[in-house]
Amino acid sequence: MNHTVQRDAILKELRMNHDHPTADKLYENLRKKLPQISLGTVYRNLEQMSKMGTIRKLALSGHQKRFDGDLSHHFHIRCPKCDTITNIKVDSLNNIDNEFKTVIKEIGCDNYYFELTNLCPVCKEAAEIERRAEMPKKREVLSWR
Amino acid sequence: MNHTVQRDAILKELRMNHDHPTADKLYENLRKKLPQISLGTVYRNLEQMSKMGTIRKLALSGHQKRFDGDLSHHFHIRCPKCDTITNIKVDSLNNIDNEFKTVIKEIGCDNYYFELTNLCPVCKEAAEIERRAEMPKKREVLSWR
DNA sequence: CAGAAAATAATAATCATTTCTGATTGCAGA
DNA sequence: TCTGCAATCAGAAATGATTATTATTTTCTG
Repeated sequence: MNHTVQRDAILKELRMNHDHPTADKLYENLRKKLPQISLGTVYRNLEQMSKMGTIRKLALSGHQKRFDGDLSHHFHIRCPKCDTITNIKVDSLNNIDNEFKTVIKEIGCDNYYFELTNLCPVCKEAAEIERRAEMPKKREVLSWR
Repeated sequence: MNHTVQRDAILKELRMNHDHPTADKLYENLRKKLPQISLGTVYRNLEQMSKMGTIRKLALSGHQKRFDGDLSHHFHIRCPKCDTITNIKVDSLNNIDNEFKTVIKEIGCDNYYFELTNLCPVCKEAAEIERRAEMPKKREVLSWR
């Protein structure tokens, strides 16, 4: 695996902030520094690095793959609406994680994977606003009757 | 939600066997009975029914979505190579499942999902054959020296 | 049975990702 | 430092899954 400017930039960008970007979000950001970088290069290197274990590929449910430069032990929570992924560290999840390790050893299974989902604050707020916006119609009908 | 021939057929097909088909696999099978059914109809109805809770949608990013007509309590094991999904019933997974329920209540989180992954017999066999096919080359070099 | 609403088939469009191609770059050895 | 070749690149095209559009047909309700 040769050393390249592009790969360095991708890894650096990924490690900079812990927002689990998609390939094209990463591409968008990288173009500010390397305007000629191509999306294919971003995809190829992300794939390569996750195969090497340099980064993590998160194949969570949702439409786009996401990548994580943080290899430390932590868990993820995903917003089912906008697919934003945030880190969480909860002790009880560690317990569950360990139980999974025991179970897969018991039943002779390669691996396991789990995810938590929860509306993120932004989507929760948006849902609330939409809910309120629907109220007047109903009131109108009621008062007219 | 009106009653239609197509939706009935999709649901029936989905409940017939527990192989968690993709939309296009389902489409392929359905065309034997309803040759004029369209793929869009299959997708639309699967989406609709999973929204209603009539069926379950199993989604991981980067893969094809899969659908499950069996709403009974069971867990899934996925082949990381071909994405085949099989049901499993293991007691220790029930424990883990219950712990998840406790945790999400504790941290005020909507939902969770987990699955195990393991090479299916077909892919395991294929990997074994490939491994063997690579052997002769090495042997040749060794015997020539 | 009529008229409105919902659903359909067929097709086009979109979105994420992969593949292809010819040019460029990184690196091991002279 | 130069040379050659494999690795990598940019840019574009291709692919595969899914969603949107549209004109037509079906289902439901009264």
